[in-house]
Amino acid sequence: MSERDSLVKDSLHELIGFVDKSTVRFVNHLIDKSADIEEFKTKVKNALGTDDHQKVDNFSHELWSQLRPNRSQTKRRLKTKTIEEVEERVDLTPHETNASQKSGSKGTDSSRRGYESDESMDSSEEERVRDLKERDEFSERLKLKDKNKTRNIATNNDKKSYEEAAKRLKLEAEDRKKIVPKLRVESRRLYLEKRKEDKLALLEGDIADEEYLFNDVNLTEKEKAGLEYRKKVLHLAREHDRARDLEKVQRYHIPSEDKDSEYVEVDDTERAPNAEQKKWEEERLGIARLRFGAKDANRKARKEYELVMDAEIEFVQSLTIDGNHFEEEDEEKDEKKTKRQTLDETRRSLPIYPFKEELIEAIREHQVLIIEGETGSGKTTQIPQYLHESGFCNDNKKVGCTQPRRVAAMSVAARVAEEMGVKLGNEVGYSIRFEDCTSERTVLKYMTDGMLLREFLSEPDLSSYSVIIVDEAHERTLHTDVLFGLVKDIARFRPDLKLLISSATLDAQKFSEFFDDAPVFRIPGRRFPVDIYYTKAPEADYIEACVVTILQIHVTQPLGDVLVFLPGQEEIEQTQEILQERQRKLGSRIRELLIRPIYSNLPTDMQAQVFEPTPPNARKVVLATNIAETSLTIDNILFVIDPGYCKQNSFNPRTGMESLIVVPISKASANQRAGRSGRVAAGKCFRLFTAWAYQHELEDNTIPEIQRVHLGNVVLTLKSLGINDILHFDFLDPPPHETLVLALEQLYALGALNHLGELTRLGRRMAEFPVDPMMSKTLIASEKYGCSEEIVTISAMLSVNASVFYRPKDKAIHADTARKNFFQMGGDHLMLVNVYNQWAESGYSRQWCLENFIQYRSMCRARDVRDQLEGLMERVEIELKSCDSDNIVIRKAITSGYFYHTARISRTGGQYKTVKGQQTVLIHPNSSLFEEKPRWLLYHELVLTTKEYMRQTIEIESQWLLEVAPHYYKDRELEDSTNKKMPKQLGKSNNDLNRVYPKL
DNA sequence: GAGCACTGC
Repeated sequence: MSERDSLVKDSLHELIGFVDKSTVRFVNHLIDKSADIEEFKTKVKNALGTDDHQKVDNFSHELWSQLRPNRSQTKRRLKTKTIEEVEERVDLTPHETNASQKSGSKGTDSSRRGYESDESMDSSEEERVRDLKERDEFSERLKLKDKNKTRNIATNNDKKSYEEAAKRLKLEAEDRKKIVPKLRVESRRLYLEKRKEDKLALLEGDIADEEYLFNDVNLTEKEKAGLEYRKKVLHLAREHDRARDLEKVQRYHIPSEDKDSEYVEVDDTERAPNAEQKKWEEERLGIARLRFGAKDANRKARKEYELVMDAEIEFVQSLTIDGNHFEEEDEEKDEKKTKRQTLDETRRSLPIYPFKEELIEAIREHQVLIIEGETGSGKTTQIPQYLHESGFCNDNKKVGCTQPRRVAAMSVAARVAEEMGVKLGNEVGYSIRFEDCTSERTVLKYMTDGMLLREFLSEPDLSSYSVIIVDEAHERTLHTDVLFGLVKDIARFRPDLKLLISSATLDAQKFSEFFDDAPVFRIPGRRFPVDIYYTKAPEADYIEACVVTILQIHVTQPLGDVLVFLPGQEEIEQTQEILQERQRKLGSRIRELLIRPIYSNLPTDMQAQVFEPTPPNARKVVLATNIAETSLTIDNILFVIDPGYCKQNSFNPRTGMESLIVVPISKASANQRAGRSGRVAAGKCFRLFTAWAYQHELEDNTIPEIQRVHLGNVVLTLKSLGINDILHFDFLDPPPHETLVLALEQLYALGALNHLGELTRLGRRMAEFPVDPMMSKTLIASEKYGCSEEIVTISAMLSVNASVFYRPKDKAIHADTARKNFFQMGGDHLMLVNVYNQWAESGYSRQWCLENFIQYRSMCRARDVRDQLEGLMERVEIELKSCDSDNIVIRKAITSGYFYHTARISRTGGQYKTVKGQQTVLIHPNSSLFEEKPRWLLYHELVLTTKEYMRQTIEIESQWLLEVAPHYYKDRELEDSTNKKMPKQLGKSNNDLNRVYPKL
């Protein structure tokens, strides 16, 4: 309950002695609707029928004085803000209207013209003005709600969140208790290691000297024994280091005799802790020795395994090919160094520390600063702290720092809270979807980029922030790209706002140009070197090549885990099979090889296996998708195999079709992958393509997401931020014109924009939902059809994507049967409701999921999304109501959002044609309607895989389209020979005809 | 009768 509600409640209790939810709502309503206090008083008197005038007077005054001033303040503030915005954007205004008219008239649909001419100009104008007024009133109500809400984790307004916070903070405190001694131990350990390393180096020097000096001198037995002993000690110490580096929990073990010889060939110094700097310099000076060692090992192994290795790939090292040129050009590239991961060192030891003063000075001097720093420089954790120390958080202003991923936001915030010695959620907090861990005391706020984007909706000028840091900007997520344009815009009319854009190499110059030539501040990082090997000739079959390379590494290289990047689940399973087969054939001739797949759709417990430590004397091979590129880090990887492909989603605005296809990766991505091999020690990366291909065939950077996806939601968000001229919005890399126009057209057809391209009340409400515009329209339409409960479930289930059903290859038949058991009359959306409801009935049971081949994790996520959507439904003033599974109304509600996505069976049968666009499409074989082949279909999405498929379909009646989107469909379009001609009024007048389906 | 990379709100 909000603060406002409790105030009303208390006052009411005093006045009439009882209180309930609807009375509170009613009084709230009266306050909002009354023009002045007298009106309010009269209304209260009339409504409550109480005679005690004094009491009513007190009651009214108290509420009015407490609630209304706020409101008028909000209003005033809002107004000035709007004026400011208008002034700021005044130069844009002329083409705003032009642009939207242009985009409007660009659509050649005759239906659209029909829609406009349906109403006379006057009434449509009146309608528009009224709608805009309602829209603004709605926004205002939202603002008020937000203001009163201020659900704070550190206060006990909201009991539930308070308890949660208390629990979390307690855990946090316990963690710290645990961590401090751990830190002490760690620092002692580091010291000892350093000391040991020094001693070992001394010993090594001694031995070398001795051998050199007394080479041809006859030593006594004792002297010889002494030398041998020292050699042995050195060897064992090195051995121990290596064993520990490769395997965290592994204890020292005595290498067997035959393995001994193998180790001699490896450059042991590279394994020693704290030797990376030395190693780095060494490599710079000339790595011949190292390369020779590796080659030698190769040759030796070849001899030994001649019979078992039926194929072998020849690799060439990049440095041999590209020489100095390559090295110089890419001096600061990731592949050459890797970050030192342990931040357990004190803050002072971070590479950023020496730059502190300089950095603060630069920030004071310039409004926008690009920070180019490699991962491991400490920028994410340190810069906000420096800003805090330098007084950027005075006057209740915050420093905001965005991250592309939730985990990053959480863990970095926790880390910084610890460093500053405060409780997480107080001075340092984080804000991610489903979890707001901040309070009014929060000054350093870490959040996901999408979260800051949502914050723009309630605070368009970000007035509570003094600094915004956009971290990991080089990743170019959809949200960061949109943020760029927005923060650039507000920076113009808020000179006091500082902007820091932080990026890893390469892109810095581009960012600088975008932000009006903002200066670039460079911070060095620390990384281990990584050797890059390319194939001599292109590989035709990358899966086969992967398998061969894995085995080649396994038999020729020292112990150390291998990470293989594959495009998808299918390739991973295939590789795993082949590898297991080969392994069986080789039997005991090779060491143990543990194969561990990982991809996001893999159940959590199986994912966890990837992180289990490798047993001694074995090697772990991780077969991963792109998930291992940025999202998760696997320790102790020394070798990376990179076939150079990934699966990429791209959206074709002309066909409205998404495709997920295997494409070559970019150079940036290849370097990122290579960097994963050198996180704990110097690593090696084997690229299954040629150096020539790397130089000439790979793009420098991956195409940014914003140019590859459907932008419906982005455009709606921008519109509701008052940016009308979408087509000229300042994008760092503008998305294709067609994508924007398509998004605008769809929003217009959905009723989110009026014919002038202005946001309507409906559009404003739609923008509140973090879903596709078509889905948010469906959510709002569900009110009319009285099935909001079900639609919220459908929306949540669809948002977790296709990852609801788990289908392991070996139990495919069982999984399919389980899935078929959920089928529902009407189509896939109804099946999803069925799945969710059954799960809910099982008490959200994990066991139930296991039995039914459902992914527990996805269901939990759906539940989270569902809870959030429920909250938002209340926010946009829609009551939650169930239709008791009347599947007609559910499908009608979906149709009113997805009337764009319809298809009709074609004469040949089996195939479908989209109603608009006449594209040939097929029902996805996983759909419950695959065998049924109804005449009219609505699909959730169109995907191009091997064929053009409609995924998630429901059966609809063609006349529903006229009912829900009369402006979009003409009668004629909905008739054809397969569909017997219907009387025009049928859809509306004879609803009972639709009820031929049994209820669920 | 196919086969869904990865985030995020």
